[in-house]
Amino acid sequence: MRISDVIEDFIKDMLEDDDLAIIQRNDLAEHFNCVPSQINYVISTRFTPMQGYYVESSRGGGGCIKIRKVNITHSDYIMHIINSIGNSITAKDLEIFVKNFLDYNIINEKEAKLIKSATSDKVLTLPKETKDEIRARIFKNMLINLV
Amino acid sequence: MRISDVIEDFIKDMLEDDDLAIIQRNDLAEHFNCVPSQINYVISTRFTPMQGYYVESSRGGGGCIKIRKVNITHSDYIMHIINSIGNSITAKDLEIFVKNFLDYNIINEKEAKLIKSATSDKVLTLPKETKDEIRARIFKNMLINLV
DNA sequence: ACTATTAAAAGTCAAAGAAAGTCAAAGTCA
DNA sequence: TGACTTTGACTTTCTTTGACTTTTAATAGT
Repeated sequence: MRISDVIEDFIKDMLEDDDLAIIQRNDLAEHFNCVPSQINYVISTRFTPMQGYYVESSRGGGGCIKIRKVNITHSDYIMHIINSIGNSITAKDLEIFVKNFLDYNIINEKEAKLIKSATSDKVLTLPKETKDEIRARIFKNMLINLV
Repeated sequence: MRISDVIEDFIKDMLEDDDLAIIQRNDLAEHFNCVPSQINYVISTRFTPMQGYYVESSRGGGGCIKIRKVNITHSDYIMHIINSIGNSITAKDLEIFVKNFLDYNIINEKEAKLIKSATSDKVLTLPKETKDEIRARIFKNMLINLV
């Protein structure tokens, strides 16, 4: 398992108990035996606003990083995602969304599978740009029907 | 025996124990003394969705390939339908199929909705022919993954 | 109390590294 | 000879690492 995944899980575990996780970058890095900037990497790839997290930090002595899980209703979250998707999306980005929906229990495994099988790169045999556009259209339309 | 067959068996053995096999492409290739891309060949010829497998992968450090065996209760009926759909289908014909699936309780309302929203004319803004082809691909892939 | 200094954080960014993916040429076999 | 398999060079994606920067709390000196 990647160190980034371990750190991700660690933070998500913290957020199970309380929806505010406060960490100290250097301590956490030391704890996991990695460089401090790895923590930034984890945060910037796994705790983005699009993924439903809100992050604040302060530097200097006693500084720390605060990660919050934003609490909104399922339908608001879905609407938020629909609105934030432009007119084009890659398979990878879509997968991140689906993973989050699963984490948030907004959809179940079967629905996740249906979404992915309707939007996979394998299925949409079109030129790259058209593909990402059609994928966005399909995805949004499926989401609307989940609300 | 061909090396591809050996690798195929190896992976299928793994799937006997657990229905998720996680492999690392380079390790496996080394293990069987072949080039890494041979693994891709095996996967793309022997572990396709039509054959009841679901494959995911990630690149970069710690990357791997995950192969799942889908519980293939694929009702004969669904397989029959999949085979009978050519490489193109209109929205109207698709709806007839979906209605039948509903009548036979092969899918539920929500799944029907998802299928329709992924394949509607509104969403697939493509020239007529391409549209019907892509629709057929999406539809078949969704059906396969309905389990 | 009020600055100035120091040290303790976190942030940035690009290079290096570690996978997997692609595609076409070459080989094999029925 | 035509379909399937093997091979390998090249590409793309993602992660890890580390040197350097910026910010700010803590502290020392007046």
